[in-house]
Amino acid sequence: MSDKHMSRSAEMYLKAMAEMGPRQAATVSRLAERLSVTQVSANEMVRRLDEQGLVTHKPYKGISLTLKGRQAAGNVLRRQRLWECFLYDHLHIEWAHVYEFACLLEHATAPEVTEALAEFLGNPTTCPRGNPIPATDGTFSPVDGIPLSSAAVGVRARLLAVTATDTEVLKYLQDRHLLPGREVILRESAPMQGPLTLEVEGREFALGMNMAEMILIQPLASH
Amino acid sequence: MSDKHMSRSAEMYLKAMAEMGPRQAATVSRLAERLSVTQVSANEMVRRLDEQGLVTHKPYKGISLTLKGRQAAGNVLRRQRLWECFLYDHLHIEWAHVYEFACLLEHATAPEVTEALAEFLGNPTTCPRGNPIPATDGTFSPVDGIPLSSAAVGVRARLLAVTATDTEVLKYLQDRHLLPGREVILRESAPMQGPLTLEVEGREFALGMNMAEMILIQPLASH
DNA sequence: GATAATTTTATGGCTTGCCTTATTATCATA
DNA sequence: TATGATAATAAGGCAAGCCATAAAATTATC
Repeated sequence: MSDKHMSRSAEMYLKAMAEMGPRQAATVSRLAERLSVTQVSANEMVRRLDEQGLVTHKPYKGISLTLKGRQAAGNVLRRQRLWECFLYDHLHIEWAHVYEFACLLEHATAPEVTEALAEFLGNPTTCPRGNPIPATDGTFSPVDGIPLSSAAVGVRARLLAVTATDTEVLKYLQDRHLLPGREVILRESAPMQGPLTLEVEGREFALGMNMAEMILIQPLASH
Repeated sequence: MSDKHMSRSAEMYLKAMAEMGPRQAATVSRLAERLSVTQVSANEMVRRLDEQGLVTHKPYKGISLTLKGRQAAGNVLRRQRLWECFLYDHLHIEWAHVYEFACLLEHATAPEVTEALAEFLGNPTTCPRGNPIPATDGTFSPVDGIPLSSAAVGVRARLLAVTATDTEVLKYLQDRHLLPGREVILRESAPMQGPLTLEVEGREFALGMNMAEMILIQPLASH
């Protein structure tokens, strides 16, 4: 109705908000950190998005997507994740790099291309990181899992999705086979937000809490 | 050696120069027209590209790509045309729209993705418009054909390539089945740069000289 | 309730890439 | 060689997005 194009930057801000999900409230500082810009820059952009009716910023309270903003963000996520599927399944790009390359492509994708791509891929419902691919109208339901960081010691679980987006982080997870579909056992949780000790495919290793928050699991019934 | 990234704009300028080919000398005004910017803007960008050692601008003489510029342009063309192949062959995007959509994607394509895409496509050598796909190092040999505009009346020829890039023009050609591989007969050429009369697949129609210059053919031996 | 920490704004500045208007330089041609 | 067309440049401006620095507003904490 109003804006034909949205700038790359604006799309990135919207996407970041959608990716953070309703779990953690969006704030200017959080956005700034995630997008690697200063708080001032983030604030400026949030103001612009607010003026465009894409987000609502209540100073000192938080930022939330409007319906219009949610749809726009869903569309970006759709493009992003469809490209992730293509890059991973058909071009055999390394798992850890898929997000970053898809991120470049997402802003350069015409609607016709998005839909033709979805068709080509067989209308997948999740990306290689396990996250849902929004429908054409931008809607999607969040992954039905809990963060690994909030799981109980001893639990055996299926890894559902990785919400991390940083290539270095993804590489770290990839190296430890912490990929969607794998089975994970939480062996130990150190006190004071300390690292978790995990077992994946017979190997044990430690994982920091921050990363554990970016991993969604579904606990499995103990044998 | 010098520049990691090249801006979208800079890539467009380089590509435009490469696409115009050695046939028509590149000038600021021609670039400006092709890119739909003012001559002043084109001049500014040419100056910047010159400073970066990508082109050589001899005022009042013309602009030419340096070795570095030719490689960069070849790389852009490679990405562009590989995407054209993908969009046409796999996503079944309408021929006339392929260029425009590929043009968006080309600037957002990491080298790893380019090469994986080439592999996926089976390392094609021409794009759907019939133009050569440069090698990894950016080199390519121009199409071995003559412009339809310079063909003799009565000639029967194979359409080799379309160098037009404007979607409207491409749509016009598509509607008349003036596509690579088709057989064309030049029935008549009106005087004073007037329109050509062509026959394609049994249908006759007129084609302006400007468009005829953007079509490369290979004359066939008369029966 | 005072103080510290966090958030938000206000200023001013930078770069890219575009614009308009106006002037100067060169070329081509009568 | 003068002249009109074409090409190049100069000058000043604009918008998007980023930056740093600094002041104000709010929240949280003691």
